[in-house]
Amino acid sequence: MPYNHLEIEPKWQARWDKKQTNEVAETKDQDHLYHLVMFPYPSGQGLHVGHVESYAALDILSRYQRMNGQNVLFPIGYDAFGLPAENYAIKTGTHPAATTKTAIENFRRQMKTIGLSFDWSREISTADPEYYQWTQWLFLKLYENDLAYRAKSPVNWCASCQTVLANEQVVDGQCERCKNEVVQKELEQWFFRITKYADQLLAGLEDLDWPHKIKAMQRHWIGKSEGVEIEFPVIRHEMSRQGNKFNYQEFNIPVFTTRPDTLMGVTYLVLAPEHPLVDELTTPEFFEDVVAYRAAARRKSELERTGLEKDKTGIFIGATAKHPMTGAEVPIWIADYALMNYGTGAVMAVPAHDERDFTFASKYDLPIKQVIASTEQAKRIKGITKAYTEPGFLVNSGEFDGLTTENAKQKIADTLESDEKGRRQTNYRLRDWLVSRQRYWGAPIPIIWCEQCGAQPVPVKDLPVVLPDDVDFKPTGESPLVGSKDFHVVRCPKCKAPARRESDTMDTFVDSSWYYLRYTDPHNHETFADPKKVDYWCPVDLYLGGAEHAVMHLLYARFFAYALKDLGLINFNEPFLKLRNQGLILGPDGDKMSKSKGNVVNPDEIVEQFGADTIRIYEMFMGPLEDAKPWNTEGAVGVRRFLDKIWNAKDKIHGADEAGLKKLLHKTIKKVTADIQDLKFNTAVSALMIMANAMQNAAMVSSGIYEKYLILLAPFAPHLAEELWEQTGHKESIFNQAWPKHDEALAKDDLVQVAVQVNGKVRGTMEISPDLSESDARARAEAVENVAKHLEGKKIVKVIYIPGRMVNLVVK
RNA sequence: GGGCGAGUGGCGGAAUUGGUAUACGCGGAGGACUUAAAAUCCUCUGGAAGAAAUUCUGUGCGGGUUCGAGUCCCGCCUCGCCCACCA
Repeated sequence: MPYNHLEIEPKWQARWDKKQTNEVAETKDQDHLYHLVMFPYPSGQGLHVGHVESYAALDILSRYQRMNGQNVLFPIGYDAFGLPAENYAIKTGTHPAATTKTAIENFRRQMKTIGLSFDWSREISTADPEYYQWTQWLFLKLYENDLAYRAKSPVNWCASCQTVLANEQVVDGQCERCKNEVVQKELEQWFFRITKYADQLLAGLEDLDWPHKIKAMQRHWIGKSEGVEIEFPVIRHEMSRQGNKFNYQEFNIPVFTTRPDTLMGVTYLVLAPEHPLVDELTTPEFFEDVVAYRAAARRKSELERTGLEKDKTGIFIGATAKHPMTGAEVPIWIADYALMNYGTGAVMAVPAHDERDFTFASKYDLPIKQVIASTEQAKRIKGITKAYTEPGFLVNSGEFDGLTTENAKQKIADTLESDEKGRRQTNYRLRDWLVSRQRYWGAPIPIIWCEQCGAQPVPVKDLPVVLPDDVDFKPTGESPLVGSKDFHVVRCPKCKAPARRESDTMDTFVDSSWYYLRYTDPHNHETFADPKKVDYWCPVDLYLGGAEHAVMHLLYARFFAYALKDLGLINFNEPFLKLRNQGLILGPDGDKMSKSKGNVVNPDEIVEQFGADTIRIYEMFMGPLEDAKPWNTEGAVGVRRFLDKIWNAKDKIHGADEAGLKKLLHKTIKKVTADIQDLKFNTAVSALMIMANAMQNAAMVSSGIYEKYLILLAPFAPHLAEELWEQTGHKESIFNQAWPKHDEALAKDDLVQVAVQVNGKVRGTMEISPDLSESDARARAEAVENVAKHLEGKKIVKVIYIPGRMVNLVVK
């Protein structure tokens, strides 16, 4: 008989809710753990089966740890600010606060039907003024300490939507909403000085128990490169843009290179089109062409600049620099393969040893000079057909000839430094974090603009700066907050003159950079979280979420922790000691689930049809937590059969102990315990199924064994376990039970089937004690009928015996 | 182009980290129960040969190390994800 999940699951959910079973406090004399799942964006689509996977996994671990006496903080909340709600408002006029509220209620309902043991008293929403008050407060802390600043920068601009876009809203060079091409625009924006921590963020990765892949991505994103900044003097410099005014003032163009060893191979320089020296350097005969080229570069879409077509274009600007060592004339070009926001915005081109320079030089017929050869003796290769970028030995480099690339890097850097023509320099790809958005549905940046005093922080007592309601969501190129009347009735905090509020809001990644801190003390009105509570729980012991946050959220949150530690607000640098990524759950067709493909599985339907315990266990049983796995509803049917077996086995409870079952129980305890700790939930479920099959096949099951089994099952199937626990006569929740310990002697088999091999090929098996001596094992092995056949006329020259596993007889 | 990861039955996957390959589940075949079906239960289920015992073969492909390789080493192929003009 199947059990009725529609009856028992709501029953237990209501009881857990009523008793607030999972609320935790900072108890002394108890070990504690902080388990964190990446909080969801409460979309109108509701909970995804992918959410269920990571929440169920950490729920199982949390329930297990509580049964082991741990005090476990396992909170949930909502990353509630963001674009989809705002876009929906633009389309329908429904206020984002309303859609978000509905979505959160739906998420909460869904998560409760899954039986997740979150501490619901700590639920937070980043869109709640109670929360974003402290986002704003933290912004001001960064601002006070020069970690938040305002500067002009090129940003993504969608002309159709009239707004800047975050990088993540630019998909294949197009605006994700209207599909118009995105262009670069120079705008003044707010930044966080994450680059200050580039080195520390890089070094800190070393000790983290994170997936290698994520660490590699962060290293690459930070992109540390050590090299030399070299000055190239400009020797031909004739007139300014204004026309006839001659100006012979000498100056240098600094370039950054990681390959100073190739310095003697420089045949031209490239400046980024936006480089400020271009105006000064361009000669009159090239002036018009340069203006045209720069305008074209500026108009270039993101797609053209970074797309797969890496066609290199550029133009000579009429000027020439002097090689810092040889004094040779080096023509100066502009080309948009040089990027203004990396290094100095200028490149020394060495076409013989850099692929980009080679492509460019080939196209524009610029000289290619080889200065690195693969061996010391190698002569100059005639007619180079591609750049040689491997290490080697220097040639055509005067006094540096014969040096290895490694030695030459040092030697040439030394020479440049002693001649004051250059200096060693470290550069990073990492840019400061642009945090301002001309958007409505985010935390307002707590700054007041005064004509006299400039940017003034909003006094702490005036926080939160609440989002106004009287706005028009239609994009105009400015934040919708600009249109609010109430919002701007404000005086300068310093001089009290009428002033204007900053109308930009913060990137939602700011909200999520510190939410784990708020969970430790979510209702605090005095500060973002009581330092004692933060100290008790933090850092997070295990963080589970999708790999798509590898370089955005996870890097930002680390930056926040480093910065807050420096400001004395917290006592640790690294927020997440151990990180794991759950794999994607694909549609039944093996493709990524999407509405347009129609392959989305709704957890509500599975819960309705098979029950919460089934969806929890099925998602764990599908495969390894970190792998991508296709959904198959038939598989959920199998899990439900397994649960029904356990339900039906309660009718077999009798006093007598069954020796075989007892042994299996201890094996199961051992296996399930080890697997939960390793997050190998798929094999833990498999072990539970094996035991369930054995109970089904047994004539009777003792209550002792059945009840121990229920305890093992409880983290996976909390509703069914509670129900059966109650039905077997218990008043207290099964979750008050201690996790069982296995008896090593009992978990071990008295007799095991071992393979007998002859020359490595299995020729038979035998049942022996795993403790049998080698000589006895050998004797038994030789006696196995089929083995004896293979030994006939042969001599045993060697015996390999792995107790409990196999015997291998090596014969000649 | 670069980085990371993965290739095991019809399918999802397991394999104590070098020791009986395919656990567990799905699907399939046959049987029991039933007037019948569903549900449930039992048996079988990598391929080839054989009545059977058994033998050969088999973890993407080709080599190697080893008594023994899905696992380690070398060389390929295919797929997936992420990043991508960073000097």
